[in-house]
Amino acid sequence: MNGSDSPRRADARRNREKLLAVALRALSQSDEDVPLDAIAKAAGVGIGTLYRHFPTREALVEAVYRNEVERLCGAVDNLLRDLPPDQALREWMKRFVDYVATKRGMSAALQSVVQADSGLFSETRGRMTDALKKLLDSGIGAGLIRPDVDPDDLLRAMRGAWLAADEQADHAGRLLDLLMDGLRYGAPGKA
Amino acid sequence: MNGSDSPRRADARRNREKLLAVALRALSQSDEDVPLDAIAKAAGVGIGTLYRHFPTREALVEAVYRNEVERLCGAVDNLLRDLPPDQALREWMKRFVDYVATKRGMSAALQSVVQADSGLFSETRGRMTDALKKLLDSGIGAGLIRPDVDPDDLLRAMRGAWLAADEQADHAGRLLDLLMDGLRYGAPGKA
DNA sequence: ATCTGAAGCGGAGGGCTCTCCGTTTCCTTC
DNA sequence: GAAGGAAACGGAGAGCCCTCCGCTTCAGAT
Repeated sequence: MNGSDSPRRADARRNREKLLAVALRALSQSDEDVPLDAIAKAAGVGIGTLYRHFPTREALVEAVYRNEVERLCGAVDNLLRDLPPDQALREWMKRFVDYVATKRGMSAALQSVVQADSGLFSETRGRMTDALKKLLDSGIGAGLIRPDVDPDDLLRAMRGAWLAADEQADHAGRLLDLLMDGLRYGAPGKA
Repeated sequence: MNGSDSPRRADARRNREKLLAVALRALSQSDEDVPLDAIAKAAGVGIGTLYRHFPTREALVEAVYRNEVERLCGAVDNLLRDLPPDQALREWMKRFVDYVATKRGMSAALQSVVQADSGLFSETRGRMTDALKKLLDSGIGAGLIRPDVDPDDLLRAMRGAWLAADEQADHAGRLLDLLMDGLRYGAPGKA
């Protein structure tokens, strides 16, 4: 959103990233409220530093969330470079499910953020569908993916896989395989 | 809602009422967050007592709010007993504006409550329109008020008077007088 | 009147949040 | 490679929230 992702000084940037990494783990693991000084200590910085980077608890949670979305969407280009489009898509969806599993742990923390900034979700969903669209288009161009898939629909389907992942971990993988089969060029029309 | 308005023991009820009265003043006056122990101290009770009656800050704010609505609406019968219906209506509307002025001071505090219990407003609005309806019907029966007034419309109009009261105190009074004139039997139709 | 146990009270204490400012670290400039 | 100033750091400390439990008070029973 703003340039706050990259503070000027190197130590500041390092600290910021360390805090985000630690906060992601802390917020994902426990459903109770994690004390902010615990996060600061785990990141090896003073509490004052945490508060300078993230003035409120919500700011921290939101930053963690945005950061994860960004990493996920930013991985698209690398995946497309290293893998055939269909495998890239498959891998990306897998990462999504993994990611979203951690988001589940954060859901309590996210609650409060949504109230503070209700635009957050629609915004990140835009980023997600953009990423999906890029993957799909690439697959379509290569003749590997059928051309009539709506990124939004696919995102919804992936949310289904996420729900399945909650019940048993390997269900999600199988669901994604199923999804991939349906997406491939030559599969019967979806309507 | 529940019987929590009237605890069994006399001391408990006394404390509860004292807390509500003090909290109303405290929350109305300052827009910053009032420490709960300050309220407890001002009410002459321990902080533990406050927390027993109102387990959270929101519970306290909500109780204050409900209590005021209740007092306002509960005054209707007395007003109708002591005054002619049109004057009762006028007086009641005046009290509404006074009351709502204090509510304005509480608005910051109410913010958080609305999130926790979004049914609160529609519920109290129902109480308000009921009260208004009673006053109107009484006036209509006495031939003092025109029969085609919708309580809901009137409530909205009163909210207008409230806004006016914000800018200058006596504006509200004049607006209410105007409103009363319009409501009287024999005034031209509103459409 | 007295007794009794249940209801209610108070406030110390522990944990968390957030601010504030003296100290440290970085980057730029020369 | 040294100096200077800005940026960032750390953590003590003050304030607030809320829990917990020993003590007090009330109200019905005798």
